This record gives sequence, C-alpha cells and structure tokens, in this order.
Amino acid sequence: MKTLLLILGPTGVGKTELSLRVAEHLQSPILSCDSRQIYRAIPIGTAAPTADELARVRHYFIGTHALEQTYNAGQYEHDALELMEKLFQSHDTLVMTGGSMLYADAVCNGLDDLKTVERTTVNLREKGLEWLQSEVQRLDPDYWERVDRNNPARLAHCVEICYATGKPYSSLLTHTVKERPFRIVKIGLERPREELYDRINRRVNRMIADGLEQEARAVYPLRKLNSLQTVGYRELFAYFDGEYDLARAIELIQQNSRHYAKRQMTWFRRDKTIHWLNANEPYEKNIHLIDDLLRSDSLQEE
RNA sequence: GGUGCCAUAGCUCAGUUGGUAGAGCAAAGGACUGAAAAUCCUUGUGUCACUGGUUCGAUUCCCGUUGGCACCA
Repeated sequence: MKTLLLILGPTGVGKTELSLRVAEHLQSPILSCDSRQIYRAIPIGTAAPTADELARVRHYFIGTHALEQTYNAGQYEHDALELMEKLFQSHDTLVMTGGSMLYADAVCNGLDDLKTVERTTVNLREKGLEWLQSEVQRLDPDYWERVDRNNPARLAHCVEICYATGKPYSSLLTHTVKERPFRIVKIGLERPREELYDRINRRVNRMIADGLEQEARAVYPLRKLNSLQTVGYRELFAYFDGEYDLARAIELIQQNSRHYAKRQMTWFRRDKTIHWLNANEPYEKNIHLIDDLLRSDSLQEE
C-alpha cells in the first residue's frame, strides 16, 4: 500500500524543517500544499523554502506559477493526484506539507466536480451583498438556509455555479469522501499558543530584514490579483498608498499572520484523524513517532 | 514644595443627576467544497487605584494616601 504522509500545522510552527528531515529519512520528495508558495515572485513573504532547503530535497509546487496565473484548490487536487500517481511508481511513501487547509482537504477527500466556470465571481461580488442575497434565495433556497448570509465570497460562488450549471449549487455538493488509491497518514505539528505567536512575530521581523518591502514594491503593480491577497503584501501595499507608516504595517502583518494561524488551528482541530506531535520535541523523537505511525497504521489496514 | 487635572476591560476611552458599567481596538471561540494567507459569524466580571467617611446603598459625593500629567516655585 502506498502512503501519503501529510504534515500539517499553523504557519510558523516549524513544518519546513521537520518535513525536510522526514523527507530525507524516508527518501521522499516534498509536495508543497501551500496556495501562496506556489507563486514564484513572492518567496520572502510566503516563507518559501530557501535555495539551501530546496537543494536538500526535491520539491514540487514551489514557485511554479506566475502571479498572473490563477490557481485554486480544484486544480491543486488534479495536479497533486496526477503527480502522485507518477511518483508512487518509485516511492512507497510521499511527504506532503503545508498549511493550506482547503488544498489538503481537496487531496484527502476530494472536491465535488463542479463544472469549471469562467472567473466571474469578482464581477458578481461587485453587485453588492443585498443583490447576492436575493439571487441565492431565488436560485438555491436550500443553500440560503445554511449559508453565512453576510459572506459575499460564498454567496457569489453559489450564484456563479448556479448560472454556469443551471442547477442549484447545493444540489451539486455530495459531501462524499472520494476514494484514493493510497493510504493517508496525517501529522499535525503543534506548540503552545504564546510560543507560536512569538515565533510568528519574530519571523515577520526577519522577513522585513530580508527585504520583504522591496519584494512587495516589485509586485505592487499587480496588487489587485488574487495571488497577492496575501498577508505581508496587502499591508505593505496600504503602506505604499500612504494609509499608515511602516511600523504600523509590520504590526498588522504580525497580527494578521496570528489570525491566519488561529484559523488554521480551528480547521485542523476539527479533523480527528490528525496525529499531533509536539514541535518542541527533538526531531529524532518525532521522526521515530512518525515511523511508528506509518508502521502501525499499515498493520491496521491488513 | 504649591496648585490644578487625571486614575474604569490587555490598550485607548465613554458613562453612571448615588442603585456595582459599555464602546472601539486587542484577544478568544466557531464556520468553511475551485480567490482559502480568501471570506464570514459569535463572545465584554472588570477588586471602576488604595484607605476611611457620609448614605439604606459609593465606581459615582467628601477627607486622606499612592501613582501619572500640566502649570507655578
């Protein structure tokens, strides 16, 4: 049985180094599961693996796309599965790591096969919340009953799918878990909240020292793109626009990174299949625990 | 040293004509099916600085203490 070892955890918890060591130990490449590190012009602000780290282990899905290219969880599901099929021919275990919850979910459980539609959501959102609300009520009353009614992103997506397929969006959601031709073992890395926040704050300071401001300036003309709706860039763009000073921008980057980490933890907490590891334990110990998990889970399978 | 002003949530402050208090931000919890580092929802008990007095009742009024700020010496 082939195995996908998925290493999850909030931003800044220390996934990168653990993943590198695990991948070296298992002689696996690393499949990144990160919706922003996939873009190539923004390595500093997305804490992408460094050249040294990339030299240690073969990586996939790092810096493969230009900011102008749209990408999403559905494409990732497709691309990742296709790549894994190939890689499993020469590997028994593959390491996937990253913090993009929906991307990981797409690989593990699969997204429903909604008809691919042209990207109209932006235009739909511009019509305003009230318009979106009445459209969803009209087109998909079932969804209206349970959707976040003040959430323009979700309402707009529902409307978009209804228009494209002629069917209510909610009727296309099966909530079934897709069968995968491999076993999935999920590892979560965790550490005390205060410690995590402190690491995040310090990492942001390091990013600034490493030239995040210049990186952001270089991509400023593209600031409207979805790929740049990203913590670390939006705040600097607002600083460039004169909304506040650099010190405030840095504070906001730190704060928004903390919020992001919190949202990730909320998502991961719900997944009872994750085996949690303490990030403060020595790497050797955690790798040993992972070895045990890979062995015991495979026994269960048989 | 003298005079005046201030002291209320983690922070900035509002307020109670005396019946133990509420905003913004921070923070916490949650949701999540192709923008997900996105988007959205919920949550406010705090010795009202400390001591004493007046009062049925003081965070509110009064005395004093401590700390801060301003002005005068």
